[in-house]
Amino acid sequence: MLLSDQAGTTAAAKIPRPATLRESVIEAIQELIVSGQLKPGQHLVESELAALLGVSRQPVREALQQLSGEGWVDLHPGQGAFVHVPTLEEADQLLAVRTLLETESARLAAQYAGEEGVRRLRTLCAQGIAAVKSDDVDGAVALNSELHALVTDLSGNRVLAELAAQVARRVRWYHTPVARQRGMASWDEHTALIDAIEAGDERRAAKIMREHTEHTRASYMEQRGTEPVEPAPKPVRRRRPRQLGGAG
Amino acid sequence: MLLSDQAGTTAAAKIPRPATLRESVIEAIQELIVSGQLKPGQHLVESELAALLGVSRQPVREALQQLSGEGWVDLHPGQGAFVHVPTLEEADQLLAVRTLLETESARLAAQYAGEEGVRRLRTLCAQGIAAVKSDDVDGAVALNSELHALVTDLSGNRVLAELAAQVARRVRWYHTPVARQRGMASWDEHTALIDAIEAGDERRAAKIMREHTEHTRASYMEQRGTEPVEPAPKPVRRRRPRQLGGAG
DNA sequence: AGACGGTATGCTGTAGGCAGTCGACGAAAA
DNA sequence: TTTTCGTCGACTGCCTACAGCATACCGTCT
Repeated sequence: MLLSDQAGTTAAAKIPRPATLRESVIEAIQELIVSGQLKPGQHLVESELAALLGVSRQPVREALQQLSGEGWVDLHPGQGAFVHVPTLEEADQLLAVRTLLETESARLAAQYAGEEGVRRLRTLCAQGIAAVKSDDVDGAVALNSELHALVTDLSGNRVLAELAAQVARRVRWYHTPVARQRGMASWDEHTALIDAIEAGDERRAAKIMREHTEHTRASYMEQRGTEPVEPAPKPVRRRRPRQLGGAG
Repeated sequence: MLLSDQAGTTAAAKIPRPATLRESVIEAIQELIVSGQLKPGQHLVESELAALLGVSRQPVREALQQLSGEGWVDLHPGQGAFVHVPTLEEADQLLAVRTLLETESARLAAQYAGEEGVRRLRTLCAQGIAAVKSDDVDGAVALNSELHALVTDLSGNRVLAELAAQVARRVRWYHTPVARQRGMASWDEHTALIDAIEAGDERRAAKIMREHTEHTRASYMEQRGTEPVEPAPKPVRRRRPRQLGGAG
């Protein structure tokens, strides 16, 4: 299938130009990947993406390289860019790293988060619970990410927060398609976490966060473990041999 | 049997590299930064770098963006690239993150490193000690990085290893100019670390690694703390009506 | 003399184009 | 029929060129 054909099915939203084109293209491609319009292993042809987004190849190239640095796509020299294929093993390792980073963040947040920080945490948590109660899955997932991001921010360590954010984005991509459950239990744990942070109990905060992320990890592995193993997604370049005309 | 099958069974060591120009430029600029030829806060003009390296602006642009993603340079939209200015606070946070990542790596390495891994660790350690004894500071620093990288590799968690490597590169940049001391003590700790890994004692390995990286951190903070604070290096674009390069 | 606006400069961001390279397909030979 | 070589096509990587813009300099006004 051609990218332009995919564009026909969905909204071929041209990118607005608030900032540099590169930034916009990065977000657009991330969105295409997360939403599943670009499937793992798929060959990303620069010219097609450029045409799809209504820009030239250069911003697309630069975006792909930045995305490569963050693990979204794999760049094979001379061959091009391919959407990264999340292995089960890699997902497990990534979730382990997330556990590590966020546990430390929680510990630091318990030390350094002030009243204002706790207040913001409570607000997000309340919104998340409301989202779950109204079956707003996407909203709950987004709020979950926001809350975790806020915890890392409150750690006071910006390097740590940045790294955790980077990892969290990938986690979210891997996790979203299988995160359709584990609704309220997760937010109970969030509440307990905030209590610990408010109390300044770093050990408890770290413990709760560790168990919380491990629950997520277990949930993920359980769900993914039952899936059939994908066939070898060997990256091949030429996705479009002939057939310029018909889609079908 | 196909060659590709053979390649699959053995180590799939690709040919060194098709050596894209971008990769070369990245390494060249990193080297220029580490060596101090490009100073923190300096405005990196694409065309000048291109001329200096004998390439066009495009590979330079792409290199700068990748370097931006790794924290080497800051990219101000519409203004250009500036060599990142390492703050004391940021260095501290970065070293804290390194402690976190490498401690976990050591713990995992104690679990999963086999005899072969321990042997390679011992080899590196011996070389490092030899380098220190012969006052080969650069060699010792390089071997130190290699040893830490090997520990993260032996953790078995590639995501963790990759992240740690990324952090370690920046640490090395920050740390190199002030790492002219702390020679043999560091390698004694390395030896103890390897002993713990060989014994499979994850708690001890983690403890040693934590203390080891904290020693490094303390050493760094002590040395940097005495330095005068640099004046505000406000990024300005047009720094140079003439030529790049200062070696004149 | 100091402040403000106009102009000039050079840099960035983007587009378009060309050569090199890799993979695939087809033909020829065993 | 299977294997191997030659050719073709497409895509990537790189270079060059142009437009937009932010900054710096300078003249003028207050």
